[in-house]
Amino acid sequence: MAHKPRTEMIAETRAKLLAAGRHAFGTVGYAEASMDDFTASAGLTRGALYHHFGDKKGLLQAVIREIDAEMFARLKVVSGRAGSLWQGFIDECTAYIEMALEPEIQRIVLLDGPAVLGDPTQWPSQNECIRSMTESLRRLSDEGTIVAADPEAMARLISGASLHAAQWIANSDDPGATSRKAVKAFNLLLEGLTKQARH
Amino acid sequence: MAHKPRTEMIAETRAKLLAAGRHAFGTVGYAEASMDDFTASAGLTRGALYHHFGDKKGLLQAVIREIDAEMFARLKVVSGRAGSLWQGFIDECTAYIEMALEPEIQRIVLLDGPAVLGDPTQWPSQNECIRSMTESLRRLSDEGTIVAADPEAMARLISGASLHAAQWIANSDDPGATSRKAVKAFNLLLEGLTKQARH
DNA sequence: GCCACTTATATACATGTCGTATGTGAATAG
DNA sequence: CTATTCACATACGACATGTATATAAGTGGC
Repeated sequence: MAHKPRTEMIAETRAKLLAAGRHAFGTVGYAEASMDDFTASAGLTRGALYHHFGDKKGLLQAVIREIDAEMFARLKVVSGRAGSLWQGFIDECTAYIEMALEPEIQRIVLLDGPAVLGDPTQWPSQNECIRSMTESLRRLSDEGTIVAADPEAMARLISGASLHAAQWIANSDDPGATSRKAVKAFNLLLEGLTKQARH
Repeated sequence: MAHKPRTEMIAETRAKLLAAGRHAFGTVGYAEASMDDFTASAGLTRGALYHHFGDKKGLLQAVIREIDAEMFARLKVVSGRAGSLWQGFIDECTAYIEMALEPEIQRIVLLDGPAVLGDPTQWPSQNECIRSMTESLRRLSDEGTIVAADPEAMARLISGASLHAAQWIANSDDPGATSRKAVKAFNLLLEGLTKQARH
């Protein structure tokens, strides 16, 4: 039996397109990525792409969904292995910054995604990450560790700060030093939310 | 003398192109804005555009510079008329959020700008706003109102939080309610930085 | 006041991209 | 075994960008 089952071949094609698109988007950016070029690099043509994803935006959407799922999984691992809720939250935020430093994530999810697909706060996937953060904040507030506030609002502010910090770090001349400064300031900002630090 | 001086005509052409580009970018977005279309709407052709701005990116850059200058001026007005440094800072942050709610600013400066021109923290103009915020924070730290931290780092975190909040508000179902929640959480976050709130 | 020269703007063209409409061959169902 | 579906490729049209070239008007020197 030389041939794999049909469905498997199809899934493979889809995966190859996804991978090729992801690579192209991540390196040259969405606008500069030629569909002819990167489908060819996967041994296919645009025909397959249009069949599976509808159009270029559709592929971007699928790529982002994939990356986002990975990010979410990584965040869950990080927050899950911490001793306390608070520590888990801090770790999660730090992990968030670190991920935003990765060029592929930065280019696809943080730069091109919003420009092509619109406001990320509306993406179902991005909302996974936010929801995870929101949940953490809600529990921290419940257990009395931090001051009470709308957890979702606070989660969005914090994630915004993280993302911005990451971009700043990634593009600075001395990422190491910048990273230390950013993390320190970030901790100070979060500390301000703990009841322990407040009178 | 039916003809204005030459330099004036040229400046007028430049201004017309800038305005046409700004309008097109602000409404349909950078990628969808056809140079043929919006130069024609200004009674010109792409020839003039290429002469004055080099290419499409060049025009975007010029448009952003213009908008950024306006934003900076508005921020200075706001922070200048406040009673205290701290109040001025709060007002400035609020104004920042409000500006980020404007569709033109959001589309051009927050979405397309970063995607086309790269990380905004590297733009000379954007750095104007950040520098203004940094300066405020440094003085607040000096006068003992807030805890000591690297002012630039803190400014970037806060501006990141503001921008994110603005996007969240602008795209929410009920901007009014969302705005209230966001501002409340934002104030709480900033309050955490004051020495007064801390023990 | 004329002439050479610069320059602001328009036009023409070459290249490349996207999306669609259509073709084709293989797998599957009946 | 045949007919149909479906995954994918090919062909084509519309359009966008950038460049190379044309033109017309203004400017400065003599």
